[in-house]
Parts: sequence; structure tokens; C-alpha cells
Amino acid sequence: MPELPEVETVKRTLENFILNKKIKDIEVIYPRIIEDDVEVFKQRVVNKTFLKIDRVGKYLIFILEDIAFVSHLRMEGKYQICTKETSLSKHDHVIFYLDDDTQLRYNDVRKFGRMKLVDKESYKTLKPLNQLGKEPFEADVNEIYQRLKNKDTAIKTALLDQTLLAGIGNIYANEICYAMHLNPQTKAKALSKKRVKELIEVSSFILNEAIKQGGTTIHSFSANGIDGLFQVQLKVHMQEKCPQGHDIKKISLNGRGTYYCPICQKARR
DNA sequence: CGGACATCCTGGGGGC
DNA sequence: TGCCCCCAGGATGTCC
Repeated sequence: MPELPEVETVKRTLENFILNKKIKDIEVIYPRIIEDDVEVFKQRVVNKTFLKIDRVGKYLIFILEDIAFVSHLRMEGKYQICTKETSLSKHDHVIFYLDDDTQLRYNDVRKFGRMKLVDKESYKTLKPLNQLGKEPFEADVNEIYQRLKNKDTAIKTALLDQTLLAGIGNIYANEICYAMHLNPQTKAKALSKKRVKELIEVSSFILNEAIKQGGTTIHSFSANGIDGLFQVQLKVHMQEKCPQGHDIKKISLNGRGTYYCPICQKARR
């Protein structure tokens, strides 16, 4: 599942391939990917040039001359640069035909990803981006502490709440808890301000390290699309043993697979 | 308002 | 070996 580091990697990779190219046409094979009326989306986007790509949390924002659209990859969304010779995948859902005869294809096995037109000037202050909390790099300790101290949920569940902190998904939530020696089931409100400060620092560090390594990919690698470059060394997520050699335990928290080491991650707070 | 849970989808894994 | 069933999972909507 692409999280902040993977989406950042996709952004940086796509910049090399699509900036300053004009969209000659769009083919929408699976319309539900587009949240707008498909004809309106096409009309606003065709004959426009990709000027810039932005990223907020796990969202990509493609900025054109007088419009922009946000794209969320959800579970398995990928972008791929193709030529007309590249055979169509059964999971290619949207094709942007560019003016240098390359194609930008959106591929998504689960069909969960979405695209939506947004205002080019004010997208950060409109839905859905205005719902997001700050990314860990910019998060304010006092603000996060104030929000967590009222939360009765598990800290790992709170880390997945994009309105609290933007960009963390299930993989990094598990890894962050491990790095904190924190049991993921610990109540969010049990964390001291000192631990919240540490939580933000650890989150920033882990996300930054993953960006440096090109993002993590669980399912498929870059051969199948731009979705991260290398496998980051995960310490608990989908692992059997922690780095100390202890057995990893898998539980479900709020319906999400949660991996932790019961020995290394006591309910310390 | 916060929290729990269903929904969307498909491939893959488990069970037989 | 093969088929059927079930289920994970990010964001959103609904319900209480």
C-alpha cells in the first residue's frame, strides 16, 4: 500500500516523465476511478500541460494550466509510462495520451484509487486535502498531544487517522510502534507529552529514511509501474521474527493487521 | 462528536 | 489438483 514515502517516490519519478507534456486525449476504461462526471473531467484536462506535481500526505496533485486534479492510489494504484506498443493490462483503468506519443496509464488491481478535479489555486484549503492533519515533519507536539490525550483508541489506530497526522499507513504505523518500543494497543491518551514528541520524531525519521530508499513495496515492484523502488528493511510488518529474534505477534486492531513484538514492545509510555 | 462497522474490489490463501 | 469461500485494507459514509 503506497504511503507517504512511496507516493513521494512516485511523484519524483513521474516528474521526469510527464512535466511539460500536453495531454492530447484521455481514455477512461473504468469510470468509477474518476469522482467527477467523466466528460467534465476529460473536457477540463484534455489539451492541458502537466506543469507541476505536488504531494500532500498520500495524495498526488497534478497541476495543469488552469485546473488540477488529485489522485489517491489507495491500496494498489500505480502509474506507468508506456508507448502505444505496450500491451494493455487488464487493470489499466485510465490512459492519458501525451503529445510525445507516450502514455501515462493508471493501473489498479483493486480499483480503489480515485481522481478528482480540484481548484488549482486553493486545493489545499478544499476537500479532501483540508481534512488532513500535518505531515509528521511539520507536526506540532502540543497540538498532537492535545488531540491524543482525548483519544480512547489504540495508538496504532490513531496513527492511521489522516486527520491527526497525514501520510502514515498500516506498514509504517507498525514500524513506528516498534521503533518506539510501544505496544500498538496502548491507549493513545496514555502517552506522555515526552512520548508524543518522540512519536513525531520517530515518524519523521522513518518516513524520511523510506523516502531515501525509494519507498517500500509489498506487492509488486517497479517493473509493474511506478510504485516505489526498493524494499525497505521492515522490522515487524509481515515479519516472523523481530530484529532481536523474538516471535512477532499478529493481531487485528480496528480491522487492520497489526504486527508487533510482545517482548520489545511493552506498554511503555 | 467519537468510535465501531460496512462498503468498495480482486487475488490469493485456506479448507476440503 | 481444483474449486469455492472468505478476507485484507484506505478512505468514506452510516449508525449509535
